[in-house]
Amino acid sequence: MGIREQKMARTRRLISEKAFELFTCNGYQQTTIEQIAVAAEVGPRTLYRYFPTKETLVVEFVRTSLFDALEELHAQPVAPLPVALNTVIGRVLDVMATDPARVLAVYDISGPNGSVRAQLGDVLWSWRDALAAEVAQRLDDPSDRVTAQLTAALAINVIEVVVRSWVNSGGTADMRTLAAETTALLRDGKIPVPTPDQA
Amino acid sequence: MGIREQKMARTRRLISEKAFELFTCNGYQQTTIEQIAVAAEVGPRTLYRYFPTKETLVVEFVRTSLFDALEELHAQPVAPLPVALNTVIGRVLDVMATDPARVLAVYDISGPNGSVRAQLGDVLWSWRDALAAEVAQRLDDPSDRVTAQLTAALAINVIEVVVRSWVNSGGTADMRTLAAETTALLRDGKIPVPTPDQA
DNA sequence: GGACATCGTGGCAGTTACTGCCACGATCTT
DNA sequence: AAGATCGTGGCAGTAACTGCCACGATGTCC
Repeated sequence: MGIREQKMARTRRLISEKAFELFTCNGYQQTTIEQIAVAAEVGPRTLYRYFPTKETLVVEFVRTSLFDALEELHAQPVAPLPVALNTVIGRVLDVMATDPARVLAVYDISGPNGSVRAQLGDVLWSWRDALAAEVAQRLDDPSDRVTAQLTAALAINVIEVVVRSWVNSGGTADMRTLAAETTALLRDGKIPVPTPDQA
Repeated sequence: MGIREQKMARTRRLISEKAFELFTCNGYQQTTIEQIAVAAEVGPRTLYRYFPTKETLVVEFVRTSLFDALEELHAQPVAPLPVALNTVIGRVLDVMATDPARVLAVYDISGPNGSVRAQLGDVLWSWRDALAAEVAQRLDDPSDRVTAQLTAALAINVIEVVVRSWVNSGGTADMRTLAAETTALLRDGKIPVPTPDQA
């Protein structure tokens, strides 16, 4: 990696950190792009090249966590689908557990703010699509998009519920344990499924 | 309903219709709030009182479809949970089938545009929370939030997959049939579930 | 039916996120 | 060492959104 890329990586991290500082300290709405630029000692124009929107500053950590874990699944040789799904979920949670404070911060910020919460949802949406594509390849019928979509959706539901429970616990619970409990519910058919009314 | 409320309802619908006309005709990004205001013969300031953000103009149809259907569930007397879920899903799809062109338009617009797609996701998110609250009341253990969340998530997944398939079919398929097929997959355990790797 | 209270309307000025354009200077290549 | 490449950032501009305020239409009370 050349000097150029190193500097850019450093600048990127610096911007991200300063942004989180200001967000958690003064609030998301109250913090302006220019303030972040000043704090990171770059021009606003430069900041926009690293993070195209203000929401990106908050959401990017989650995005990379998800897609990094997915890439590992892609590289991995063939494995039974249910096990592979369990592995991906574990990877995602592990990466997030790397920086628990940031996870909590993301939730604090995105909770009251509509556009950030929405962007967070969009990250999950696009990740679900990517996961569904990965799932389809390992299905008996790779053209069965409905099954692939539902499978991916299920996996992301588990992640969402686990992270949510974890956040509600204030970050004290163990994500792996929560995940195990949650998937067990699904496997044991403890979750009600829509059923037509026919006697 | 007084004259005032009637006028407001009319203005609201007029703004919404003109907005969709311009969006589908000239594109979302290319259409400005002021253009919509001129087309609807109101001041921009007034338009903002009806629709606080530009995205709202696109998303509001989906939001009302979802929450109207949920309200009916709330009013309904006790029914077996699986049947109730099936009913809600049917209601939502019925309401959407009321105006198929608009559903297709919403997808066309939100597809390429990040912020609109995100807002759409946020609507689903908030609806899932509301549905989860409704589900919890009908659970043996109303404090079991994990089960409630997963159940609601499952229902919304079905809706998403069905609408998506329907859109992909160009609006020719029958939503009810698609829904029946999808829920059948879930009931029959045809969807792979994350499973730990233990011999 | 008329006077007063209520409330939607919309114009104006201002903030802020974001973009295209362009010149400068630092890094990389040969 | 000289030239090509590329990140940086200033400047001007657009458009989404907001607070404030006055006007006029609707609702209410006598």
